[in-house]
Amino acid sequence: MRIGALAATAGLTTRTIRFYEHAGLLAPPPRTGAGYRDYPAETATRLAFIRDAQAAGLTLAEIRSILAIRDGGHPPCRHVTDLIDQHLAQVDERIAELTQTRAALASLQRRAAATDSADCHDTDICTILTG
Amino acid sequence: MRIGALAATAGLTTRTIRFYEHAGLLAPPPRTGAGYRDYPAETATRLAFIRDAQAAGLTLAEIRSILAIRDGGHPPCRHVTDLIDQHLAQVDERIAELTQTRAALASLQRRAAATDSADCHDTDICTILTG
DNA sequence: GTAAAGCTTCCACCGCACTAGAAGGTCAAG
DNA sequence: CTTGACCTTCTAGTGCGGTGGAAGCTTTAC
Repeated sequence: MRIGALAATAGLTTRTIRFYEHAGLLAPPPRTGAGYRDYPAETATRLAFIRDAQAAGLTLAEIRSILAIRDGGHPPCRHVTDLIDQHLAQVDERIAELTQTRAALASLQRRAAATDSADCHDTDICTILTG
Repeated sequence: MRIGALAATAGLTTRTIRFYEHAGLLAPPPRTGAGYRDYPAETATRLAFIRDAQAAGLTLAEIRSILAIRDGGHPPCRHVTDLIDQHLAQVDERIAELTQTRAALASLQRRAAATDSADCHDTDICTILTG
């Protein structure tokens, strides 16, 4: 299976697949006589796994670490569980931050509604955002 | 006021202030005989405005656009209001995305708790994340 | 035989907000 | 007079997940 066919199967571009190889997510495959990459069918499974893991919010570096454990012949379940816990905590933190930003923006929105543009002087650039 | 004093006043590094100039947020100030940047006191206000606007989640490009309007002699209130509305919508969208990711991660966490590592075979790399 | 599609490599760039390093000029204090 | 803090410019790198172009092979279809 050449790179174009694999890309079509996985719903990726050939560029992305080469990038994954470069990033250490895919082992360099054997080559045809002409130097074309010649993938085994299992590579599609691997790409599907990468997609699923990305959908869960894992980074490529984390996915690479999971694949490395599996490639080393061990089940990566424990590591995956840790990563999930860790990401869940990060997502919660990020949501809390954004909720704060949201509140600040809503407050600015109210202030904007109450602002007369005649009160906006040069000195503070824009009274809505200042102070 | 030279760049070091301005940086100390604003709580920034000299590098960041030069970067702001390069990014079009600050006009190139006059220079001393030795070629040092020599800022008027109002620049501190401008930097404080940039800080406040950043705290509201605006990007430097957006802040630059606000400053450009003010520098053009107009009150930027209307533009600022639009940007706030726009960002509020973006933040809401982002929170919704993260809430979805959070739910997905929580679901994976439950699945992980129910997974026996003996069931994790090579073929699907990690059953927790697959499917 | 020829044209199009597909493959190869390499280097460079996207956004975002800085940060780091190199190599040098200037100024005040001791 | 020298040390050290402060200033200048320039280039380049950070993290993240790719995307883009150029220049040149190979394969496939007609």
